This record gives sequence, structure tokens and C-alpha cells, in this order.
Amino acid sequence: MKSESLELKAEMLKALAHPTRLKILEKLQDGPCCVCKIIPYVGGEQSNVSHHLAILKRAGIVRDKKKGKEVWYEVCDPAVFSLLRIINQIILKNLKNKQKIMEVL
Amino acid sequence: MKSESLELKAEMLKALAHPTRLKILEKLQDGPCCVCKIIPYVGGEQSNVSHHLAILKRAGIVRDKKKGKEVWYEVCDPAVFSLLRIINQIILKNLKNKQKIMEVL
DNA sequence: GTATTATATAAGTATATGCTTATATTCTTA
DNA sequence: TAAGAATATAAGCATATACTTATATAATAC
Repeated sequence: MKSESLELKAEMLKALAHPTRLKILEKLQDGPCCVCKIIPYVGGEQSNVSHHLAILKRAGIVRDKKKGKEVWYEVCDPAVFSLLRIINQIILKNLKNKQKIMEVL
Repeated sequence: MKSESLELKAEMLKALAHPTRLKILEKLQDGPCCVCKIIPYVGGEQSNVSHHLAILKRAGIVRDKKKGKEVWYEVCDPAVFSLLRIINQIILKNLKNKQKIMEVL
């Protein structure tokens, strides 16, 4: 992969780097979901959620499908959940290390 | 993990979500490295690189160690590289899917 | 055709982020 | 002690991001 791929990587990471968007992905982990269900799950304004969904879609993380008045979203590549699990591990390890340092002091 | 962990996750992802910082991590993949080596590798102003290193450090992604006038940085948890590999996969898959769609059109 | 529903998009505003220039701090050497 | 090297931090400014309110668009029902 070429050096401009750093830009692509940064773009995708930036698309993931927001609690509301992570919350959306949390919901989509169970499978495709209608916006009408995502909004109450996530909380916040409809337009805000819609905007966050657009960011995820533009980044290629989710895709949408219209069904009548409804729009359903699903994750494009489940590998994104593996990624989030690694983040979990790193954070847990960080917290444990911080605890250890506190015990030494 | 509790729901405030979404904030922690977003924070860490945000710390990763910049091409300069990804470039730094690329350098640190080979092992600990002095700032004096990171700066020319990454390019850009010394102060800018220093600032990016501070962001990575604050996020718990890297740690530093002073050696005389020099400061050496290393990655705290190599799992971050696994994370970056997954990002690679996702992006590659996206590009391939885009290619397929182009062929259909 | 009108009204309602579901959702995307626009516009405005506050805050965050990123880069550059300048400066501060620490360490080493002569 | 002064000078130079290495790096962190401050300040200023431009741009990006995030949220709210308002509006546009498409689908459905009557």
C-alpha cells in the first residue's frame, strides 16, 4: 500500500472516532437496522444521527438500503468489530497499567 | 466495559486518526526511536512532530524515556499494529468493491 | 391531491483541531 | 559560565468538526 494510504487510514479512523458513531456500530453489530430504531438507541436529534450515519457511509463503514419510507443500515465489513475489540484490549491494558503504577506510589 | 468507555474508545481512535501520527507509528513499529530520527522520517516542523507525539502519549499509545538530551519513544501495546492491519484490510476490501461496481457500470 | 411519516440536508454557531512561528526548558560540552 | 543541541510548550490563526434548528425530499395513507 502506498503512502497516500495513510490519508485513507486516517480518514477511516476519524470516521470511527466519535462516541455517537461507535454507539451506532454497537447497534448494527446485531444486524441490519432501520434508522427509526437507531435514533432512540443512540439518543440525540434525528438530524444529528442522520449526519453521523452519513459520515459512516461516506467512509465505507456502513451501507444503506431504502425500504419504503424507511432506510436500513448495515455494516459493510464485520472486521470493524474486531478492530473495536482491539481498542478495548488496549484501553483495558492501559487502565491496568495505570492501576499498577498507582499501587507503587 | 461501561458506556463511558465509548468516550475512551473515541479518544484513542481520534489520537490515531491523523496521517502524521500514523507515520510516527510506522517508524516505531521497528522498535524504540529517538525524536531526532522521527522528525526527518515524518517530515514537517519539529514542534509539530513533538505536538503529535504528545497526543499519542496522552492517549496511552506511546511512552517516552529521556536519555541525556534525547527523548526516545516506543509503542505501549503492539496490538495497535494489529488494529492498523485491520484498517488496511477494510480499506482494501472497500477499494475492491468499488472496482467491482465500476466494472458493472 | 393533501396530510403524515421517515429521513436527508442546509444553515448557523460554538468548539476542536492542525500548522506555523516563537519561546522555554533541559542537557552536554568547552 | 556560555553556547549549542534536543525537545517541549505557548500563542496565533485558519480550518474542521459537532450540535441544534429549520427545511427539503420521498414514500405512504386517506
